[in-house]
Amino acid sequence: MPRNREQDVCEVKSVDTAKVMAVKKTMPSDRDMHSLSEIFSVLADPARTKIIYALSKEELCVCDIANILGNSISAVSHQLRILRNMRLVKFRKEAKRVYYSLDDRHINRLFDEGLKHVRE
Amino acid sequence: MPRNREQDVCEVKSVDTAKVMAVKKTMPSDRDMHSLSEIFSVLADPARTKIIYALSKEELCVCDIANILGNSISAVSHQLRILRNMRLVKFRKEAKRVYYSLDDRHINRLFDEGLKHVRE
DNA sequence: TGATTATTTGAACAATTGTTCAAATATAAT
DNA sequence: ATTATATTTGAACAATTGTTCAAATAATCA
Repeated sequence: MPRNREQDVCEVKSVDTAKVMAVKKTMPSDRDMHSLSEIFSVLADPARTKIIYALSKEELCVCDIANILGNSISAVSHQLRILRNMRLVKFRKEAKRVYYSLDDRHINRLFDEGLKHVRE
Repeated sequence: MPRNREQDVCEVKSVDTAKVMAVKKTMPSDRDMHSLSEIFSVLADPARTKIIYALSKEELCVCDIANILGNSISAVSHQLRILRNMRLVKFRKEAKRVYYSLDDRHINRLFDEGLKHVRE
């Protein structure tokens, strides 16, 4: 016998169509949602949250960051590249060293808001 | 010839010991940092941010959520389990259906703060 | 120039994540 | 009891992620 295939995706039938449409209407765009979770992904790793925290206090060179985290230089450098690509940190070269600092005031607000959450 | 192994980890030498120690001193605990990135991990997936958003508007059953996201019931149920385990959503059974709602006012603040960030 | 130090990069690898599919519960209706 | 519907679960799998190691730049110094 024929099965009901009238629904949009995966044959999922909605129970309360009014609710579903209301929520769909105000749902932020896929593009925004993707950017949003991309930002959260950056903070979804302890090494990176520590880097963000450290740089919120001080401008630091790579080896000092590595020292603070207790991680290898290479690991830290890879993480810094991610933060650079997301424009969350900026850097300046001084002689052989590269000094990093926060390039985004928002990320700090997110970090603090998250920490508040965790601490209660 | 002997190499300098006096530093704590990975032979990383710190450049500015004062800075390093100052930052280390105020760095939140590993435990807090781990919890923090765990929370951000939850929001690091578009499917979950959409669920959080949807539930911030309405209490919804699983199939309505699936409908809103355009995902399969099973995929949504797996994601809901993650949110349940993190105590971010609660649910009640009504007949055959399971209705989910937000169980955490903080997560909404994080979501909004993130969206603000993304939108400028 | 060659040697040393600071950082970046690429490849390889293990670990984690998210989806799919099929099977298992759970509840209600016939 | 049998059937149908709603949801959960487990196993398998592909995709992504983070680390390590070694090699490549880049900048300074002898």
